[in-house]
Amino acid sequence: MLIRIDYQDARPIYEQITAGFEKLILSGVLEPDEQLPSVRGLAVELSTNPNTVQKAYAALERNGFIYTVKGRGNFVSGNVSLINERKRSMREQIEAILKEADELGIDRKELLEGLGGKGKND
Amino acid sequence: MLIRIDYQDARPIYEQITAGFEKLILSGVLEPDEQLPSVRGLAVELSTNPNTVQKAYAALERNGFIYTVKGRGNFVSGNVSLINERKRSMREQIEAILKEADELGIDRKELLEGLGGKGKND
DNA sequence: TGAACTGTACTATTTGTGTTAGTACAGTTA
DNA sequence: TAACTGTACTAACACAAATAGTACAGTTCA
Repeated sequence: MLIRIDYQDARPIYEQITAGFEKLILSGVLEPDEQLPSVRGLAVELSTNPNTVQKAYAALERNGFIYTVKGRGNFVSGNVSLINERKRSMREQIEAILKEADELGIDRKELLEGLGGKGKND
Repeated sequence: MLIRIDYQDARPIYEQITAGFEKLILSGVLEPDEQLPSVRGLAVELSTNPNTVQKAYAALERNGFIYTVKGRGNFVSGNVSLINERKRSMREQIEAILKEADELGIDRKELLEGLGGKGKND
């Protein structure tokens, strides 16, 4: 069970599937050219519909996480820039929060206190 | 025009209204006991429906941002703890992003580089 | 008192998204 | 050929967001 659906999660199923595979691919659990479960197979496994899985896979391909070979299956792409794009996206998210903090008169330093590292300084 | 609706924004209208007033209240633009636009008045102003505004106001009251007096209107509450709750919520959001970074093997320090303050250190 | 405001509470309808279901077609593998 | 793979449709259902309309209750003020 590589992927697990959480029905408490507000996100739609197809989005949980894409997010799940994105994490598995970016963290290296799934290696380049490794095959993903088939659309129909994963649908059975997750007790969901092939169309829902298909929608998730289409998004993964659109964003460069996987490539598709018709008749063979879906495979992890060896796209190295993905991790950098994710890093940039995370910085954007944090920057948006800090911008809101600015507008509310909350000090950035105070907000980030103790979030820096794990046992180094701070 | 205190509030502006962005139809590019994926968030529903009622949520944009609550978010807008929350920011105005937390930043002090709207002061305690100051009156908000009437449900019907704001609906006309935003070219939306009174029910939609009502839904937004109900949420604001539920979360302690405003109080309602039937027949008179809605007013900003003088709840001082709201800003601290917001601060806590922001830290949670950032912490969630950093936790994901950990799982992807991205260094927290590197991610937070240069986001600290405005012209002090970092 | 009565008119004109305020909020509140419904019901009905429309629209869009997510999901399910079913069918059909095309390419690959053994 | 049989059994896999992905892809492309259409139809139907559920749900949330939003709109529309009506009705009722409390406040303000002339």
